[in-house]
Amino acid sequence: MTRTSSMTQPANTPAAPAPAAVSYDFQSVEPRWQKAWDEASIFTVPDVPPADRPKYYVLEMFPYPSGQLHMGHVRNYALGDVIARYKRARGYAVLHPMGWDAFGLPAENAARERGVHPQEWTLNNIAAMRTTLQRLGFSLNWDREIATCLPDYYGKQQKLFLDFLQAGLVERRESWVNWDPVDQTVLANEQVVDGRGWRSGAPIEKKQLSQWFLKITDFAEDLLDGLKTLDRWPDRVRTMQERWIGRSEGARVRFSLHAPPHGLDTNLNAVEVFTTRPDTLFGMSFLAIAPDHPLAEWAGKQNPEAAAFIAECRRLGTSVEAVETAEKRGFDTGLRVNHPFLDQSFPVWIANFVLMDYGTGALFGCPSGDQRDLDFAHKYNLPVTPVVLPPGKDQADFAITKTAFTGDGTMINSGFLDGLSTEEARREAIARLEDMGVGNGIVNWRLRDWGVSRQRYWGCPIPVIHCESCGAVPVPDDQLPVKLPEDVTFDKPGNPLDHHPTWKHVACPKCGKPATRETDTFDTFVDSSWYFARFTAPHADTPTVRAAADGWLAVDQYIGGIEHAILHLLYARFFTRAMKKTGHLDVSEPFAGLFTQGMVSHESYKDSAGNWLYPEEVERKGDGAVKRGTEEPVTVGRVEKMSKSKRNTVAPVAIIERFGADTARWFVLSDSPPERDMEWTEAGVSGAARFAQRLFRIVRTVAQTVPAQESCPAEIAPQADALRRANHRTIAAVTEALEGFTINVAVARIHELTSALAEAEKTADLPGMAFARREAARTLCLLCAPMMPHLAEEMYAQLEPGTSMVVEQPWPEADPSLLAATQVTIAVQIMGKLRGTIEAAPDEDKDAVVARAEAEPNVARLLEGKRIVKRVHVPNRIVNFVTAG
RNA sequence: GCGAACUUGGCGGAAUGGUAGACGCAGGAGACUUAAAAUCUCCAGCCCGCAAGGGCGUGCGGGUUCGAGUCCCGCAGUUCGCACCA
Repeated sequence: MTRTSSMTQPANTPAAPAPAAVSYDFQSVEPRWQKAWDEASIFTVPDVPPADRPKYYVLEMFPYPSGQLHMGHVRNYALGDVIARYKRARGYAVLHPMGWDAFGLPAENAARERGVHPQEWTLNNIAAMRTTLQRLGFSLNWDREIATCLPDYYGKQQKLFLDFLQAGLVERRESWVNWDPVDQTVLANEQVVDGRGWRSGAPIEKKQLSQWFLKITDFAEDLLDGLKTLDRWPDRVRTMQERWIGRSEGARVRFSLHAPPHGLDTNLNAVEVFTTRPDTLFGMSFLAIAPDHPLAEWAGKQNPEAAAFIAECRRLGTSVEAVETAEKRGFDTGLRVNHPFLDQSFPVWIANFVLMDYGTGALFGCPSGDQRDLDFAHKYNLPVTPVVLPPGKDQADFAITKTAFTGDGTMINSGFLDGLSTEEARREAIARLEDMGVGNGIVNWRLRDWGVSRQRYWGCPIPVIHCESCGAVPVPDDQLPVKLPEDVTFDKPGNPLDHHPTWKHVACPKCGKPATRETDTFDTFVDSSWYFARFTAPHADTPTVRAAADGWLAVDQYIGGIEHAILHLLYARFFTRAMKKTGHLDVSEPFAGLFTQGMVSHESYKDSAGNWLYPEEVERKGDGAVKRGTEEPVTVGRVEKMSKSKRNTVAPVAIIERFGADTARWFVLSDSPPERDMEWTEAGVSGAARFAQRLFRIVRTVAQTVPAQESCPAEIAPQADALRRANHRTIAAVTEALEGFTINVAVARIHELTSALAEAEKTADLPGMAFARREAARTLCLLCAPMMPHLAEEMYAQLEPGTSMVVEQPWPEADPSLLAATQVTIAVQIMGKLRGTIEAAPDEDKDAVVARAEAEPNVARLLEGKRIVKRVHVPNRIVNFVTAG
């Protein structure tokens, strides 16, 4: 109770100063303008973009309806809204839709923990979050709202899947899942904690299931090449995707088993290895295979110790991270393989760091040329043969001890490769392998096909029927959508679709015999891989309408968290290609521009018992903090990403009620550059609230006391001229800042013009001042509108009564004649150190400027007795004297 | 472990290779007020100095340049991702 009292009484707060008549009353103003925009259908656009204006599609990543909007959302959508409103003012037809990524695990968790049906839980959450978004006054086209958990959406997704299936982009194959043997259920990687199920605590196992895969690897090359065209994406995201796709050139090498044991399947008589370093084959000291490799499985059947080792590896689960972070370990199978070039055999080890999903699930170990192999060799006393001599080293005293040499050099100890460069050796080794018929040069991709099957209820049903005679049969179009049954229970572990008494039992569409529905549902990443396209015609009977999709796409500006840099963005890029191939749209890339915003963080607090406290339970006292009410001391922890578990969250609803939507928006946009993390602070919000009030007062003073002017008088005072110049410089600076996404700089420039306008109140009677002040006040209304739209409308209505709304005004244009500086300050340096400044006319002649710089008293004093060897002059900026001695 | 990025006053940050610290927050001094809040004015990187001025300074160590927060190399710390969280 202590924590809500201060949050819900605006009268107690600095944001609501006593005399209501003189302050900006956001409580009544904000809903009023929201209604006005809504009634005028300002943010509505047609499915096919209008021909009279250029189109602009702004999209923020749609939220998961967790229940409450959080500050991260506010920041994300405020950022998008700035762009949407700015582009609208620049004359674009702006598509700015909103929807819900509504399938997913949390709804099922809520069902199991609290007995709420996932649908009820989700729809309630959506309703609550929608209300909050609407109170924030975002310029969203709500007619286009979609929720992925409604059949209207996921039914179209089923159609897409069937089209992909028809086009050969879908495959069914075996793959591994995390299996909780106690709960008898499949676990997500995040539900596996230290190798144990999060609920049962039982050690998990890997289990193989037959699953659906989308063949994203068919587009590996195109997805890689396409990155080059994405010049409005952050470089780091492109780099990350490039690495993720992971094109590498190397060789496939067949190692035949030395003395294959009796009874071994002939398929297993040789092990295929992928390597990017065929040049180092002579440095081989072992062959390592993945624990899931067929030969390892065979070894497990022969030898209980091998089986035990494999079982242990499987307890690491399916996450690559867990596998790679685990201590590197191996098991010698006793099998040996022949070296292709040497008359020698090498041991075959099962190693826990070899991934079945990459390459061929086997590698040859060259300890001298790979650090991981070297560590492994040291651990198991395997030989280390140096094969690459680093440039400038002498073979006689070169040895590999603790560090492998991974660079290029000259080949040694390598038979026919000796003396060649690394690059030559690579080519020669491949040529020799090809001649011998035991290998060949290939391009390998790190990217794997996308497994989309999930053994869960709250997702889009996969529209396939399994028939004993006909196999996997697609659900016919006229039976779509395959709807989720609502009458399910969560009292048993596992997938409720599987337990449902009737749902899965259907007749085979082909032969009519009894068959069963696929009970797996899609990965929720599928839902979010095409929603941007659905937004262009959200109510259509087909997944897309070509004129709408082709007209609006690509998304001109996509905005969301950096955490989606790889998976979501790559899947959406893949879907775009697959949808193009199946005729659903005709663009190559979904997102022409991408911006990744940072997180919202906050101090964290703990009481003396070590319990986390919410910010509103804590009161700052000097350097420390105490618990509100009890005065009990509180430990102030580090600033961290807002999270429920640390309780360092601030609820947007509480902030809107206390300070208003504009203040919340202004604050999340003010200080930090949008791509970086920002810290939410009490002081910061109240500062933003103070600014909103101040701006309102200053503009209202102009509206009430300065008579409207037709045009600028011919003769104006220097102060008025200065204000006009500040005004136009601000227009130019804010425009540039918004174009470049440096919204915090735009905010700073608006602060400056506000101060300049306030300052001008003192010289109100000077000639031209009335015009200049009205001009600046109007500019401020227009420039702050993308960030604080309600305040902007309210100020504008006072300043220009009877005219249309700010939201209908064009963006202001800076007058170039008022942008040029009348005088410049030039820094004067000696040997790069600042020693004074001089004033100069813009573009003043070099000789005159340098002469005056040299004569500047402090500069002259320091130059005395020194010989000037060079005079550097950068026009309008700097003079630098380089002295000798 | 692998991949990617980030690091500037007390704090958030600004800065086409050209006067580091714009703008804001917190702080100090003052004005207004019976008082407080609100508002307004001024100060403010650190060190030395009455001042003029000087020294140091953009995570750490090197390099390129007349000149480096900015470019290059190495290191440290922090953050994000790692394919079934969204």
